[in-house]
Amino acid sequence: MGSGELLQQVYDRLYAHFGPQHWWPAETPFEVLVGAILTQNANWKNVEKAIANLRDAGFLSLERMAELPVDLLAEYIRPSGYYNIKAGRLRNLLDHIRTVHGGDLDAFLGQPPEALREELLSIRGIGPETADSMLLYAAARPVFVVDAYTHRILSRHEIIPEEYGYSEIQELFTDNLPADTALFNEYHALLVRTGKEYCRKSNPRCDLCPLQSI
DNA sequence: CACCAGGCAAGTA
DNA sequence: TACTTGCATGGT
Repeated sequence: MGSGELLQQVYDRLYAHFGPQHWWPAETPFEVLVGAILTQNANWKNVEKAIANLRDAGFLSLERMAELPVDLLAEYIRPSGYYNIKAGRLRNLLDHIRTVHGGDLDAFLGQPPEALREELLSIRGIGPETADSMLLYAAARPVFVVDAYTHRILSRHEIIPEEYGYSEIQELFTDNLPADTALFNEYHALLVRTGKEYCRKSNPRCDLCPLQSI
């Protein structure tokens, strides 16, 4: 069987098992950008608390957050962990949008995806996964997001070698699936759901996994 | 108590 | 280039 059919079969099983995931869990593109940084190596429930703090204080917008001192920003996002690092990273993103695009979020996100990805990766604190999450879920570009769950699920099921890195995994998807934003959106969300419920690092539930014997 | 969670950058050899 | 370490909260 070719990789294309295999990846399509994985998707079909996950979708049949879980149904649509309605990602990204955010109300605005700006909230997606913030969440993408806050969720770096963090539990999403903790990120939700951090975002709620920002929303309740009225700082969940580019204009308001830009006027917030970095040490105060850090206090609001404390529950997401690494709060000093992440406050600096949010500030780096805000500074970039303001200095390079005059604070115009739509102009920033509306660029061609190749240019936007390059800009994102040039910002201190935004790596491949964070950049691709922003491209897919904030800019609605057909970019596949690879994360720790993607690597773990595919390697445990022996679909990829354990030593595969980010770009190798990403190419597997982009070379074997149609470049469809809605498909990539749902696929990544389903992999995260699968990782949380069945393919956990400790106490996995492989006996109940919808991908068993694929 | 130990371990984990939707990474990334900086330091070391 | 290829490891290793720091960053930190809240849940299991």
